[in-house]
Amino acid sequence: MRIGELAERTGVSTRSLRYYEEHGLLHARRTSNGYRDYGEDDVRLVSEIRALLDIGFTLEETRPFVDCLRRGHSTGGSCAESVEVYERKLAEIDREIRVLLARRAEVAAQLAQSCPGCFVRG
Amino acid sequence: MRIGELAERTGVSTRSLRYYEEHGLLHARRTSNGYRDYGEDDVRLVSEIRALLDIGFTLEETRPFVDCLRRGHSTGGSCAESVEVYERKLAEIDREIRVLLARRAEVAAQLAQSCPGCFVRG
DNA sequence: GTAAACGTTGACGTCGGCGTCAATGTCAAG
DNA sequence: CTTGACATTGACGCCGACGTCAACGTTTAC
Repeated sequence: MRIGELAERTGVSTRSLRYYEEHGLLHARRTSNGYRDYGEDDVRLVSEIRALLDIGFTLEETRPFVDCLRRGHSTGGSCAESVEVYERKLAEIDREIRVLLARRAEVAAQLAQSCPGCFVRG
Repeated sequence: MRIGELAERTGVSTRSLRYYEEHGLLHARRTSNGYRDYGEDDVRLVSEIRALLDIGFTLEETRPFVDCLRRGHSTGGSCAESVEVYERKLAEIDREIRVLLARRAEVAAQLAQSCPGCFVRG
């Protein structure tokens, strides 16, 4: 299929698809006229990428998952490298949550000080 | 005092000080040679800006606090607009925390699925 | 007098995942 | 033949708080 169809079927813009390819995550055959030619498997690949990006992964971090799928695994996450990324991401999210909680406490404290009448839940 | 001293006393780079001025948060008198000339009050202003930025406020969001201080209030947060910003920020942080918690759960779930043997606290 | 350490404005680089042109080629339908 | 929907590559714009030159003027210390 061509890029337009892949875009429609995955809900991803053609711009994004070219971007993924530019960064080596997607490889497309070319038809005689130079158009990109995708297979059914690519729908899966792109969906995996999108799902991970939506959860907060960077494009680079999706690479192990894509590679994993390409090696024939049923899930992008079933390879050692992917699991490693999962764990790193968990730790990273935890750090961010801690930072946000600390900020929240800080803001709440300052608010309470500036405006004693303002109630803050939490 | 000149910009170097203000920078040293506040721990803020001269670049940042000029940036704050460029965005109307800091106003400096000029000496005859064109150098910026700051007063003692500016140390307070800059400290307030830094403190807020460090908590995650944007530069724009610090404006009400600076204005408040400049109006003579003892604290940047003791004006109605500042309190409003505090509350908006709290709500925003709460949203971000919820997003992160959801992501965390999502990642943990996928990890558990991909790697049944991997324990995830939380 | 001269070097070092300060100051000035102006402007580009950073980071990421694209959106959005621009200029141009390809192909099916009428 | 032409229109219009598709494709191509290339490149700038975005957002924010600066870092980091560049090219130059000022002041201080020796």
